[in-house]
Formats: sequence, C-alpha cells, structure tokens
Amino acid sequence: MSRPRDTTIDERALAATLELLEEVGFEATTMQAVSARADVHASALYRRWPSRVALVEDALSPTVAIASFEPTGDLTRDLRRFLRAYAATWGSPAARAAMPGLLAHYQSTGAVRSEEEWLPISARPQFLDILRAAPEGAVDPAVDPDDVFDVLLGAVMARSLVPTVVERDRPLERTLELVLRMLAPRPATAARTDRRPADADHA
Amino acid sequence: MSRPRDTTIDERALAATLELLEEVGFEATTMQAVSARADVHASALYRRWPSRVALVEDALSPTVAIASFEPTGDLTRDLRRFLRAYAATWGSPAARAAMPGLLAHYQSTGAVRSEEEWLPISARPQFLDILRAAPEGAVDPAVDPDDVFDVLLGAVMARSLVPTVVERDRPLERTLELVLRMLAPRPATAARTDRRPADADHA
Amino acid sequence: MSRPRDTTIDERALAATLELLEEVGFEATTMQAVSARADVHASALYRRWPSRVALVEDALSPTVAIASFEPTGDLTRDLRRFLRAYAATWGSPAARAAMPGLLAHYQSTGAVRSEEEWLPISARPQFLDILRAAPEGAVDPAVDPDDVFDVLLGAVMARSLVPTVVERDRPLERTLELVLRMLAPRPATAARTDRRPADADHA
Amino acid sequence: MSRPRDTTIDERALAATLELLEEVGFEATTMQAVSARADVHASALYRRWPSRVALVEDALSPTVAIASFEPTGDLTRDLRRFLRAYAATWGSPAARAAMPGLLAHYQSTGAVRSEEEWLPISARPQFLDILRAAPEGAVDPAVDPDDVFDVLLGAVMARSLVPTVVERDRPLERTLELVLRMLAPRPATAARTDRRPADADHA
DNA sequence: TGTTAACCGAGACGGTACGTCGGGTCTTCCG
DNA sequence: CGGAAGACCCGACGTACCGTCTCGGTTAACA
Repeated sequence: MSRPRDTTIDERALAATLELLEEVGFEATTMQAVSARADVHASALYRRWPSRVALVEDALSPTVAIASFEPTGDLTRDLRRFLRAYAATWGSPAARAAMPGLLAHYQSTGAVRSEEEWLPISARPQFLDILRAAPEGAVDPAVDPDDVFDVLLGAVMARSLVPTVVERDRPLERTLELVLRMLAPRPATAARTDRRPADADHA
Repeated sequence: MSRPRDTTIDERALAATLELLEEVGFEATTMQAVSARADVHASALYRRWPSRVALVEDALSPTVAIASFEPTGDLTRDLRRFLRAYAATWGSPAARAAMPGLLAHYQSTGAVRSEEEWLPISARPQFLDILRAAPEGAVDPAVDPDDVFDVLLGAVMARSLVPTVVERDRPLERTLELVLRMLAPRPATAARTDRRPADADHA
Repeated sequence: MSRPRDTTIDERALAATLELLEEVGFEATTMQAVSARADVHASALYRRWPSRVALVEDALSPTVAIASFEPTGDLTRDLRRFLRAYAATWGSPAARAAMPGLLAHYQSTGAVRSEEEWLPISARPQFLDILRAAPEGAVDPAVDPDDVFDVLLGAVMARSLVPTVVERDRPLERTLELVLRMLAPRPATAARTDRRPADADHA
Repeated sequence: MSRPRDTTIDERALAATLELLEEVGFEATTMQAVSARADVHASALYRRWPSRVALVEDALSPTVAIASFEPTGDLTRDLRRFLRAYAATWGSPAARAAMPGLLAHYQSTGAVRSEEEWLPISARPQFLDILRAAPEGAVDPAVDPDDVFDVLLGAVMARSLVPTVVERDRPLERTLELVLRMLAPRPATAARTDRRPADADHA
C-alpha cells in the first residue's frame, strides 16, 4: 500500500560503514561520513537505524556471526576450527575497530538489555557443543565449561584489542594449547596442596 | 621563577574525572563536565592535558598501577594475590567505564606509540616475577609465560568489560584455577599424540 | 524541497544585532550575545552568516541603504534632502557603532573585494544624478563631481565618527553651504595665478 | 635602590607594534603578537600600557603628530603643505591600519575622555593659524574655519580609510582646490537665491 | 484508475563538545 | 623594586556531530 524501501540503500550504507570502520576507526565513522561515502542521505540512515551505534552493530553482525558449527568429536581439531573461526570474527578489521567503541557505549548506557543483544555471545553454545561431543574423559568434569569459555573469550578479545598483545602476534596454536591444558583431566597425583581460603573472593 | 601552578586544580580535576567516569561513563565525561564539577576553568584543563583522552588516562593511571609486588615463592598464593590486585585495577568503576573508551580511541588513532604508554601492561613483569620465584617444577617449562599472561589479561578484561561475563560474576578463584592448570606440568603420559605440525595458523 | 527556514529567526537575529550595536557597541556585539538576545541558537546564526562581521553587515544594510532618490532640479533643495538622508544613514546609532568596526575589519582583511560590497557607496550615483539634474551653469564644469562626493562622504563620516566633530554638533546646513561652495562656478577673475604645475603630489 | 627599567623594551615594543599594524592590521596586532615580535614578555607590556589600545595609540602618536608649522602667509602654499603633512599622517600604513580600530574602540567605550586625547586634533590649531596668516580678503569671513576643518578632516580620513575612495587614489591637489573653493570669497553677484528653511536642521 | 501511505532527498532545527585564542590580572622568584 | 615567566579567570570563536523535524515530490500496492 505504500512505497517500498530502496534496499540498495541498506546495502550501500552497511558496506560504507564497514569500509569506514576499517579505514578511519569507530569514532570517525560518523553518520555524515557514512552518508557521504554511501551517497545516502542522512535522514535515510536515521529512518533505518535509530542511532549510529545501531548502524555499526548491524553492519558488523554478519562479520561477527559464527557459521553453523558441527563438532566432529575430535576435541583438538574441533577446538582448533572453532578458535580460528572465533578469532577471525574478532580479528576482522571492522570488528577490531568497532568492538571497543561498542563496549564503551554499552558501558555508558546501562549496557546490553538482553543476552541476545550481545552479539558475539552466540559462540558460547558452539563451544559447549564441542565439549559435549568430546569423548568421555577428554574433558575434566571438575572444570566448568562456561568458565573456560569466559577465559577463551577474553583471550581472543585481547588478541585483537590490546595493543601489546596485538603486537606480539602469537600463533593461535599457542592459545589452543592453553585451552586444552585448562580442559585436560589432571592426574590423581596432582594433589591440591593449596588450602583454599574462606573464599569470599569476589566481594 | 614564575607563578606556580595551583596544584589543587590538578587534584580537583582528576578527582572529578574519576567521579564522572563512574557516574556517567566515558562518553559523557567531557572536558566541560569535568570543568564544571571540579570548578576549574576549561582553559586550565587544556593547559595541563592536551585532550580529553589525556586527562582520562592521567586520572586513571594511579588506579591502574599495580603496587610493587614481592613474590613469596608460593605459586598459588602469589597468583591469587596478583590476580586480585590485577582484577581490582580493571574492576574499579572508573577503569571499567574508561577502558573500552580508551581502547576505542587507541584503535582510532594509530594509538599507543610505545610499549610504555600502554599503562596496564605494567602487570606483565610482576606476573613473570611470580613464575620465576616459583619452586622448580611448579611451572611447566614448555609453557611460554608471556602467552599465559596474555590469556590472563584477556580473562581479567572480559570479567570487567564483557556484559555477559560481568553478569555471570564468577568467583575469581575459578579463574585462578584455570591459570594454574595452564601452568601445571603435565604427566609424561599426557603427551599430545595428535599434535599437528606448527602450521601457519595465524595467516 | 526541504524544511523551510524559520524566517522569524532571521528577523530576530537582525533586530537583536541592531539593538546590541546601539547598546553595547560593535566589539561587544558578539555572536553569543546576539544568540542570547534573539533567543536563537548560535548554530542557526552560523548557518546563515559565516561570521560575526557578515551578520553585522547584513543587519546594517537596510539602515544604510538610501531609498530611491528623485532629483527635482533645484540643486540646493536636492542636495539638502540628499545630505540629510545620507547623514541619517551614517548617523543612526547602529551605523555609528558599527562603521568603524567594519572599516577596521576591512582594513585587516584585504577587505572589500568588489565595489559592490562596499555598501554605503550606493549614495554616489544619487549624488551624481543630482548634479546632472541641476540647471546649466549651476555646477562648475571644472569640478569633478566624484571628487566632491569623496569630500562630502568624508564630511558625513567625520560628523558621525570623529569624536571632536561629533561633539561640535554643527547644523548640517553648514556642510551644505560648503558643498555648494565647492560646486559653484567661479567668476573669471578668480583665476588662480599661483597655480603650481600638476606635480606628482600624491607620491 | 631598584632595578631601572630596560628602556629598549619600550622601543622594541613600539617598533613591533608599528610593524604589525602595517603587516597584519589592527585586529591581529594583539598583545601576544607584539610580545613575540619584540621579544618582550606580555606582562612587561601591561606594566607599561594599560591596554592594547593604549599601546597602539602610543606607537602611533609620533607618526600622527604634525611637526611645528609656520605659516608663510601664502594661503595656497601653506594649505598645500599642511594638507600634505596631514594626509601623510593619516596615510601612513600604520595609521591607516589603526585608525578605524581606534575609532571603533572609542565608539564602544564612551569615547574620548578629553579633547586632548583625540590625537589628530592637534592639526586644527595649525589650520586655523594658516587662515589667520592669510592676507585680508583671501578667506571669506562668512565661512567658519572650524567647519571647513571638519570637512577637510573627513576628506583626509576618507582618502585613507574608505575603500572606494582609497582606490580612486586622486591627487591631493584636487582636494586642495576644493578646500580653496570653500574658503574663497564669493562675488557679490553670487546672489543666494535659495531660501533657507526654518532651519531646525540637525534635529 | 485513482488513492494513499510510506518512501526519497534536502536541509533546517536545537543542542552540545571540541580545541584555540585573546584579554587583562596575579603571583612568584631572581637580580 | 623592576623584570621575566607563566599561571589564572573569562569568554568568544568557528567547526563538527548528534538525532529530530518538516518539507515537496515520487512510487508502488491496494481498492
């Protein structure tokens, strides 16, 4: 009953956004810059995305999504594939440029409303699937997979966001080894000699 | 030889900056907001710090610095202390608010010129000291301590920056355990038989 | 094809500018003062006028323009009317306040690009029209009307700008008489015998 | 008992002021610019002159002063000499640059406190002296010399300040002729046919 | 075959922060 | 006590973005 949207505008805007993120960074990826680069009027942008941040999120989401992931049961192999895919997601130039900006914005604004809005979270289920598919005994049942994922997430994030880590540019294989170490069952002889404290440790 | 600076201006400005970071976040911690809150003229701010970012960095640096750290030789204990101190610096409200903003800015601007300018990095030497002080055999010589620090840095960062991780709010002790697992020597039988070649895995 | 300008903004801004010129003078007629007085956002001012000077010129131009002027042929009468109109434009409080400021700015900035941009000059044609309409023999053909206008312009300017002249506050009629004297044909006997050669007198 | 003033500071400051007036104009002749050019600290400037305007006035005064002037009795000659001297003072690059700025400032600030502070006024007595020295009958007694001076002052001012007049760049001799015409006695036959109005002409 | 609602571009609007610059005052130490 | 240095407060400058809005004109889907 009404005029349909010109879908090429969406495409051009999203493409321009990604390009600008790579070339000039998050701060300089302004609505007017996108507007100029995509040759789309700013009002058309605001008609589609309520804010600059929403546009960036939208532009980023396909980059950041991890394609469907079918675990084979070979833990090392699966984790290697997973880690590569996940690191690729964070390591893409646009994501590198945008993530800290987005994190900053989430920090400033009461943050992510729902779990679903935190985009890269989508990788957590895949990781859990991999562990579940691993052969009996390959993963220490004493370890909480979610905790490991949190560490892994941080490791991948640091690899692409923290300057000193970025510069070291270590092979992903090193990270994989450390992840395997966290998951591996410990021999019975690895006695825990350390007395645990009363353990109100996150007060 | 000339009129001395009014040092209370520095103090008031830095204090106001920290307060604002906590209360309104990085983006809203503007020069004018600091100026108003600290009752300091904006020109006095620009006389001291060339930009908003410089002011925030300066305000943050004492919070973020890890005090001198003397390893005792008890690996678990030392790491627990270290982890708590390090998490505290990243977890302080001001740091949580500011870090992603700073990372975004570094990303946008070619960024950290020298290793020294990346402030939180100062924790790396302390971590290495701890490992060095640990008893023979407590740390697997096959593991690169720097790699472990990178992961640990990411884990701490994620704990304070990534919404989903922040919300899980797991005890720091869990992270400590995972760090210990990464460092622990592995029994001879645990040799990885599926070791792939040191392929070009970060192309 | 786009949102139309709110013309009341122009009106309010120009009115406020004139008021401020009268009340506080040129230097104190700042963009922010106009903005506050007219209740118009500064950005709306800059959208219309590229600078403070441009705004002042615009506010002044109607005041300074001499309405269409129809010579009657009676030289004295016409000149009296003209002189009054011209003196009125320079003598208006806003013009008095603004003119030296504008002149100073022109002086500082290479200034008036084209003849047309020098606004009060518009009176020159009217003056020449009056002389042309005067009866044969009323104006000495040996006198260059443009030269007389230059002197007249200076006289009017001095009357409104130069403190000592302003204070003397002489009737305009005195100036009129002097203008008539400059224009009047001289009797043949009044030939200047001491005429020096047309030497290079403006080196 | 105290350290004597460094008199070269005065000289350097005044010289720098004149240079800057010529080169960059009144607006850009700021205290800091003078300070930098003369290599004199700004506070030393404020110690000597209460304000920027005072410094400019001081720098200008020697340029603007008309040297002692001895009338010879030859009206045309004396006036020519006078006009040249007077035009030279207004026409000097520094004066041209500064005068409108000064006028603007006087306009903004309640103006010149006393007659003496209006510097170029000093030329009025010289002009009157010239007329007084002229032979009987050379100057029409019906003309008020002060009125003529006012017009002459304006003419000279316009020659150096008003862009359109500056550009015409007419020989000073033309102005001299017009001044002589204003002063010359009118033959008895030059009947004043124009009825004067009721003459409330400067209301 | 009209209607009509949503699109399109253009650009104005009120806000706010930015970083720079100038003015004129004040405070210190040094000679 | 003069002088150099440089702090201080104050406020204007002009630029840039933000996100909202109001236009006139266009265009498809529905009736």
